[in-house]
Amino acid sequence: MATRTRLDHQTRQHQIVEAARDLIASGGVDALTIRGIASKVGVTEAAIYRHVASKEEVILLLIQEVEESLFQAISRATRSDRHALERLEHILQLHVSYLELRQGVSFVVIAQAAQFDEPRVRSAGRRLVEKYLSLVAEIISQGIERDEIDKSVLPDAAAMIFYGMIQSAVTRWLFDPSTHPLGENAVSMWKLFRTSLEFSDEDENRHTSGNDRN
Amino acid sequence: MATRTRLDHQTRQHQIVEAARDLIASGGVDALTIRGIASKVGVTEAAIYRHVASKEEVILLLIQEVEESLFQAISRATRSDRHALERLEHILQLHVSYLELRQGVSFVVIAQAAQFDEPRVRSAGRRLVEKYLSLVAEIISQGIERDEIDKSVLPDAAAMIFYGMIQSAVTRWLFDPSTHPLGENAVSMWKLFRTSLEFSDEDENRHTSGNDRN
DNA sequence: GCTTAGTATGTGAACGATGACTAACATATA
DNA sequence: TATATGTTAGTCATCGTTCACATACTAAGC
Repeated sequence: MATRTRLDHQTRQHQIVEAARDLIASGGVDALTIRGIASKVGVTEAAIYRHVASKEEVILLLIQEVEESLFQAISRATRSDRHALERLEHILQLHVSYLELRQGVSFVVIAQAAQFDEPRVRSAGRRLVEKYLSLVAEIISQGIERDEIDKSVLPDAAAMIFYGMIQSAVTRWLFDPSTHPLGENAVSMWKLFRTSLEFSDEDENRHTSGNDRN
Repeated sequence: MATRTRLDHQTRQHQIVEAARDLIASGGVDALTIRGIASKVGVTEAAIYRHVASKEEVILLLIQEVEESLFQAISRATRSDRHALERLEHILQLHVSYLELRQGVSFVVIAQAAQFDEPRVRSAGRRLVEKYLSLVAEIISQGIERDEIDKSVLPDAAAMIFYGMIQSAVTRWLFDPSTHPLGENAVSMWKLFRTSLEFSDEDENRHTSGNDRN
């Protein structure tokens, strides 16, 4: 045979996860099969098992990859010391772009992990969600400390609404992408939701004279 | 053989859908098999096909049943002519109770339908979501007309946030029901979100006089 | 009322397809 | 030479689905 390409363990694992992502993106979780992965990687099924112990490990690696790439994608929005509301809006934009680029795979993966039997898959999915919520809640907490967000806001509840906005936008978008563009729906929801984070009365000089609450 | 029970076509279909619901509730969508349904109904697999053409039809019937029972469950909250915000809060409570009772099956079914190939399953799921959003948006529109909700609120965006709150609450709850009780998380989100629906300059004499709840 | 025929419901035993996974063997690379 | 990577050719389980056959129920004719 011509060039029997032999590749690195690490490279192959990366290819496997990428193939898994593509399969889910185009055909849903049911399309995620070892056979499909092998076909996409351009190798035999048995070869897949040289680099991965089981299908469960593929899913775990995929969740891990989703986690890394998602937080990488939104990291630009978190490390700035801008206004908390601007940071949240920026996160939303970056998250939306990420989802569009990856065709909503992260949503599908999380929804699937939530109903899995394997405890490791479940806890990996749970950790991903909790980490995301913590990130958003932390920004909100900082915003409250800096008097950029109303004190009456519960950071955890606000973070869940934030995450829920993305979920509902993705759900509609998965059903009918042309009618329900992800970005536009997300933006219109954000414009509404941010009013419940802002101060109800004063708007201008927020640091100095914030004596009156609500 | 003892009593070879012969049952009505309609009765059997109902049993099949109920069995499908139980299977998904306890084991996720992967647990939904004709074999499992036959076992739960107490009949052979071949007998299932006397009352259902295919597995796809089971899923379609299940979506239909979810739609009917969900709207039945929240119907009490919609037909009253109370304050729009009270109606929304009531819908949320009833929806949460419904999800707890049915162990989140509707969420799982919708998430699954969104990534199905079969166009009939996809459109059935899409119709369910759109119908729900329309219902909520309609209540918000009425609230705006009656000066119960701020005019600047976009009904469609608000409805999506409303639905997203439920989605994020269910996601967390599916991962860890004891740590993230569905009702409590939903209520704390609602308390926050309703502030963005209320009037910003609140000094109007509303007929419900503020926050009597429950 | 009784028989009889037709139909609706149910069973047992398969079918082919496909799933995850493995063993025996081959060969490239260090 | 040793090890890591790959292939061929399977195993075994389970999936959705179907077929030939059995039996309960229903309605019509006598």
